[in-house]
Amino acid sequence: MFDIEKDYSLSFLLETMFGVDEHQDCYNNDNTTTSSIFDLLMFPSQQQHQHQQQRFITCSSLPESSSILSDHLINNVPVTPNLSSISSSSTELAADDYQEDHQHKYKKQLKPNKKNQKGKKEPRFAFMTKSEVDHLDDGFRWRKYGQKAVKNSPFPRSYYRCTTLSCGVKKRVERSIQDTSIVVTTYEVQPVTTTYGGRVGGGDSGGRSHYGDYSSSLFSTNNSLQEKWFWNSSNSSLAKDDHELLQDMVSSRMSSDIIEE
DNA sequence: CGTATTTGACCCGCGC
DNA sequence: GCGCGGGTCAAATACG
Repeated sequence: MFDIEKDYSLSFLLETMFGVDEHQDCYNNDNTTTSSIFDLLMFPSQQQHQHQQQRFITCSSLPESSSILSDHLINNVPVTPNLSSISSSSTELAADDYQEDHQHKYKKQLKPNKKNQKGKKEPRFAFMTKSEVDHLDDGFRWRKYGQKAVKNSPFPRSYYRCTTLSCGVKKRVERSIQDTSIVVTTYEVQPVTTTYGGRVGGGDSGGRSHYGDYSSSLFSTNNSLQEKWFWNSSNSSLAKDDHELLQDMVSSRMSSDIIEE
């Protein structure tokens, strides 16, 4: 059986995100014979801890060769049938916020050498969390850098970038269409030689120039990680390990960056 | 006043 | 080639 707390913790996510063990499939690392990744999406419903955010599905690290599956999984977010609180009431919300006619016409010249965003598929991880707030506190600091309307969805998708120095992690946050009480958070990891690595420190950041200021505080504090993400967890050691692991990984990424340039 | 968010413009890949 | 959709940029704005 799945042990969601143990096997699909943030530490595991990050482990796979950062490529610690690339051969490990997330959904059978406990030697269960999982026939399909979609089995993941059928976690047994567990007792809800208060009415906290309930994370009930995690999705795995997928190698680049499997990114199509990842995309499929992300875009066709199934809902576990055991959830009693599923409501199909689709409220029509501010999709028309994006249809304002008054246009400020100011020209802006973008960098000609933008990185290709679709040519290269980074590992992605989708989390589904039952939550009323869109942007979940996962213990790290993120800067929102964009928001887009999602086709066939009344809910926008928000784009966040990790503000840690040399942390090449981005995430997208959107609300599930099937169940509007579920937030889908998709993490995306840049390679170590990330194109963002050099600029997070403030080089190419427009009017903002102090990204580096937050970098050190991110991992030093014990935050609400276990409360927010491990909804059924009552011990804190897991979250602590997660932080240590992440710290190691980020620092190893940083040192790699230094070595490479 | 410094920092975070908003939001329209822009870029790019892809399908037709 | 063109339009669409997704992702990103960055000036303007909000916020503490």
